[in-house]
Amino acid sequence: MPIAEQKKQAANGSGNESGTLDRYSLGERLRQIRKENGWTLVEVAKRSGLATSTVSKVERGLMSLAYDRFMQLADGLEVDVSELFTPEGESFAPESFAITRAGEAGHHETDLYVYDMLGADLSHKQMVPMFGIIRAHDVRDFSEFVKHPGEEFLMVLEGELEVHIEGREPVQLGVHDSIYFDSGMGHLYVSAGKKDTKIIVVCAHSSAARNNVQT
Amino acid sequence: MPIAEQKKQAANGSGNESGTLDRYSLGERLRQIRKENGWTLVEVAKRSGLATSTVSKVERGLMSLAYDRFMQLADGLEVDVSELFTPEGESFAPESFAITRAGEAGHHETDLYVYDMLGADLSHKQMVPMFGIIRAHDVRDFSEFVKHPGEEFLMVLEGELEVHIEGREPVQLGVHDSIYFDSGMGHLYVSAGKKDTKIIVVCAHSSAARNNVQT
DNA sequence: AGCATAATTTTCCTATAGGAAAAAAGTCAA
DNA sequence: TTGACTTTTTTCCTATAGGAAAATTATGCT
Repeated sequence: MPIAEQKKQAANGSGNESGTLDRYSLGERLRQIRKENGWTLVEVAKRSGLATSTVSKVERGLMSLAYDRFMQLADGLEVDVSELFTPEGESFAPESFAITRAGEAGHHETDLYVYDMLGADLSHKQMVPMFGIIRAHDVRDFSEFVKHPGEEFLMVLEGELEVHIEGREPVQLGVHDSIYFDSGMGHLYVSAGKKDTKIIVVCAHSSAARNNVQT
Repeated sequence: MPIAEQKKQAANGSGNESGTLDRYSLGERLRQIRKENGWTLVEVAKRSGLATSTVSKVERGLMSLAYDRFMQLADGLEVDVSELFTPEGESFAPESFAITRAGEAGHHETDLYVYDMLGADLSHKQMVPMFGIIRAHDVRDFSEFVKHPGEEFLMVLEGELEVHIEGREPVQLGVHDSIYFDSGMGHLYVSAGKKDTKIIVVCAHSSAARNNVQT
C-alpha cells in the first residue's frame, strides 16, 4: 500500500466531536511543537528514548503510540501530557483582559440576591468573579443547597454574612472575613445583620467537573 | 511466563518522578473509576468500543493502550483524558474549607505593598486570593513588570488604582471597578490617589504553565 | 449444595507497534 | 554541480496490541 493513501485515509477530519484529536492531527501538533523548539527527530528521539523512526511515524499519523511510549514522547518534547488533550480553542485567550466598571456588570437579580457578573465579556476564563448582595435573611428562604463542582472564594465587603455548608455548623463572617471551600459541598449564604450583605465571590470550575456527573 | 510474574514486574513502584503513572497504576485507577460508576467490563467495553478482554488487560497492567484506543476508553468511562494524567494528590482535597478572619491572614509586606494571603492553610487550590494595600504611587518604584502564567482578577475596595499592563495604556480603576486579565502579561499596580489603595486580587495558576517555559 | 447467569480472565491468533539500520531527501559550501 | 553531512523516511523484523471466543471464576437463587 502506497504511503500517500494511508495518509489520506487517516486525514478524514482533523478532530472529532469531543475535545480529542485523531492520530493524524495529533501528529501534526507534535511536529509543530518539535519545530517550535527547533529540535530534530534525532534529538527528540534521544530525549524521549524512542527510536527516530517511531517519532517520525507518529508525527505523520502512521502510528499510534501506546500509553507508556506516549508519556515518554511528551516528556521528550517537554510538554505536559494533559495539554495535548486540551484543544487550542478551549483555553483562555492570551493577552486578553477586561475591565468592569462598578455598576456596569451583567446583572442577575432575584428576591434572595443580586449578582453582578464581572469580566463577563471574557470567555473560557478559569475564574468567575461576582459582586453580590445577599437579600436573604433566613435559610428557610432557600429550598435546597447550592452545589457545583469546583472551588469558591468569598469575602464580605459590607455587613454580616452567615455561611451555611451542608453538614456543618453555620459560620458568621464579618467585613473582610473570607472563606475558601470546595463548592461541590452544598452551600448557602444569608445576611446575618439587619442590612443586606455585600460580598465578592469568585468561583473556579474544576477541570475534574465531569467526575461527579452522572448522565 | 506465569501471569503473576508479569504483574510483579510491572508493579515496581506506583508512579515515577514526574506526574505520570506507569501502566500498572494507571490500570488500577481505571478500574477504580469503573467500579465507582458501578459498571462492568462488558458495559465499559460496549461504551468504548473496545473488546472486553482488552479492557480487562489494561486494568491489570498487562497491556498498554495505543493513543487512539486510550481516548476511546476514556470516553467510555466518561472521564476527561487530562484528568487521568493529573495525579490524585495534586487536586484540591474535597470537602475542605478554610476561613480567614480579617487581619488574621498570612502577611506579606514591603515598601510597595501589603498582601494578606487568604485561605492560606489550604493547599493545591486553584485560586490564590489576596487582600492587598498598594503603597506604591509611581510606576518608577518598580524595576520591572510582574508576570506569571495564569489569570488574575482584581477589584478595588478603597481608593483609586492605576493598572499598568505591558504594552498598553494605564487603566484607572475606582472603588468596585474590577479587571480580569492574562497574568502572563507584564503588570503592575500603583495607587492613583493620595491614599493607599485597598484591593482584592485572585490569581489562578494556569495548568498550561509549562507552555511558555524554556529550560 | 447445585444450577443458572453474570463478570472476569485466558487463550489463540492476526494486525500493528516500534526498534535498527538502510535508503532517500534535503542543505550547504566550494 | 558535486560531494560531505544532516535530517527524514522506508524497510524489515520481532514483540506486543488487541479482538473473538472459550475457560474460569464470582454471584446469586431455589
